[in-house]
Amino acid sequence: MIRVDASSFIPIYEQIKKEIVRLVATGQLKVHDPLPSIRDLAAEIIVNPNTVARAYRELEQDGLLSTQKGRGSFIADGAAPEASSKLKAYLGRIMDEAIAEAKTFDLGGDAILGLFEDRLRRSADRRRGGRHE
Amino acid sequence: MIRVDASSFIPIYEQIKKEIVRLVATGQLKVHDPLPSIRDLAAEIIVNPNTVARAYRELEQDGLLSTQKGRGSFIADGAAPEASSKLKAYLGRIMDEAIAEAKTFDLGGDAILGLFEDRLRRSADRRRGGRHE
Amino acid sequence: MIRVDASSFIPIYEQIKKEIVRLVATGQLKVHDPLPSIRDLAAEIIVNPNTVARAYRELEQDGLLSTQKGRGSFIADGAAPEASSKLKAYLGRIMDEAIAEAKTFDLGGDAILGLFEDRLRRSADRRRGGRHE
Amino acid sequence: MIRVDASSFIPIYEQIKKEIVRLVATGQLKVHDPLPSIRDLAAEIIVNPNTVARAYRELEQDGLLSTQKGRGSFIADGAAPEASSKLKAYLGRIMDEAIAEAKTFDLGGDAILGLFEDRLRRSADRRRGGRHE
DNA sequence: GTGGTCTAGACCACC
DNA sequence: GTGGTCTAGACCACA
Repeated sequence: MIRVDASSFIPIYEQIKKEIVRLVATGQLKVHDPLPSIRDLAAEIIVNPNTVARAYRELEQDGLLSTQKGRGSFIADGAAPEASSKLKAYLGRIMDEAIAEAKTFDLGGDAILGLFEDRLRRSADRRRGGRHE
Repeated sequence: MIRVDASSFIPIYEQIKKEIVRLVATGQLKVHDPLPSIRDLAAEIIVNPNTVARAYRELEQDGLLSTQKGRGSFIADGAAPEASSKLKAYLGRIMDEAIAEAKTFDLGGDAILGLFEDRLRRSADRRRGGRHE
Repeated sequence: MIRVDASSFIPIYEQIKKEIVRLVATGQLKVHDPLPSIRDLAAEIIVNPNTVARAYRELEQDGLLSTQKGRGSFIADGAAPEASSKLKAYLGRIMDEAIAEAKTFDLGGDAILGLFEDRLRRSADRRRGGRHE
Repeated sequence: MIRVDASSFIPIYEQIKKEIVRLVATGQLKVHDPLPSIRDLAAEIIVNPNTVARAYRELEQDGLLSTQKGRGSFIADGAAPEASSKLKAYLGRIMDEAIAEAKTFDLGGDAILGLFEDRLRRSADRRRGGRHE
């Protein structure tokens, strides 16, 4: 459920944080649900436990999860709306980024929208097993 | 013309590279045009000359510019199509990212497109001095 | 195993690259073998770590080694044939240089070959503790 | 008559020096012959006059040429044997370099000689307009 | 401990 | 003035 891209410039602990926020926001993790243990998650995504630990620690500081010694980590009370707003903000931000980037191309609004529609259609095609570009 | 964000996770030298690719792709820099000297650009964007030098060096390895010792760096022959395709690939990538992110919300294609249109309109509004969100 | 000459016109990072290519081509470094850490090699050959880092980075761009943050650098898959051909090209180039130089003496092919054989014999003699020229 | 390789790591003024030594050693330039003026040579090999000036200056320090203000530079008395021995030493050095390089390949003497013969034959073929490898 | 980025500043070759 | 190399040393992400 959690995916991470080692070649990205974004630190892995940041990617892990975002993934967990996403799972909470989309209801795949609910309040009081246990998170995978640091060691398990580290093994699953082939990453050092320290890296997972840092992600968990920072999420706890954000109030999104609570860690109980010896028992593990759990989604905190009230995490869902918090995560939801975070994720929405994140989505808005990267859409704005795509838009800003497109504008530096000297593309007009229609052209940008057309390009986006095109990528959207392609991604739907890929899902249905359509050919890659 | 070249802007970098020191707080970004993306290394500054990568940002510089991308900016130059953008300027070439959009025709603001043409074949044989001189680039700002390493020292000048470094001073302008308040960055160490070595950082700019690294960006220039890697762009030269990519064949986008050619540098002559003691004279400066210049946009290489055939840089424009190369830059154009690089920038298109880059733009496609971040649009795909936005789309992938949007899909985690279980939104249909139309809803995603609507959201994007919304952001696009907002960004146009902001430009015209409309209210910030 | 890696030697560099600080007084040479060839940049140190290029010398390091060539040495590693040589070690791979001669089988002294095999696929997936770890390279010395940047700091260790820098200390060994008495050079700044940044200089070694540059050599490693460029070799990685050439696909000859792969580095994993926090773990170190390793000989990449398929590095051996690549290194071999690189080294052969390099050797051919310096032999051609020697030949071109010899030809400026208006020597015939046989004379040039004789001269080369002579130096070759001398170098073997030196190895066996023979007199220096 | 003088050729220079801008992409070489060897400084251009060193290459110019070597070329002149070669011309003297091979008798293409004789004692008291005038050298091309700094500006002419610079224009011919497309190089900055300062670079040529430095080569001439260092050759003068070596006693190979003498410069007379307003008249130009001339091959100095006794330059020929000096140049000859320099060039021979140089040839020996690069042959030794080729040999040393070949030995790091773990090649035996016969193999090295074979390789050299091969390159020699190729170079003769090229001269006669034979096909390139 | 590892590598990666960045800074500050030196010296050199070349224009 | 230009770019190129190298050093010294800082801070960060990651194992």
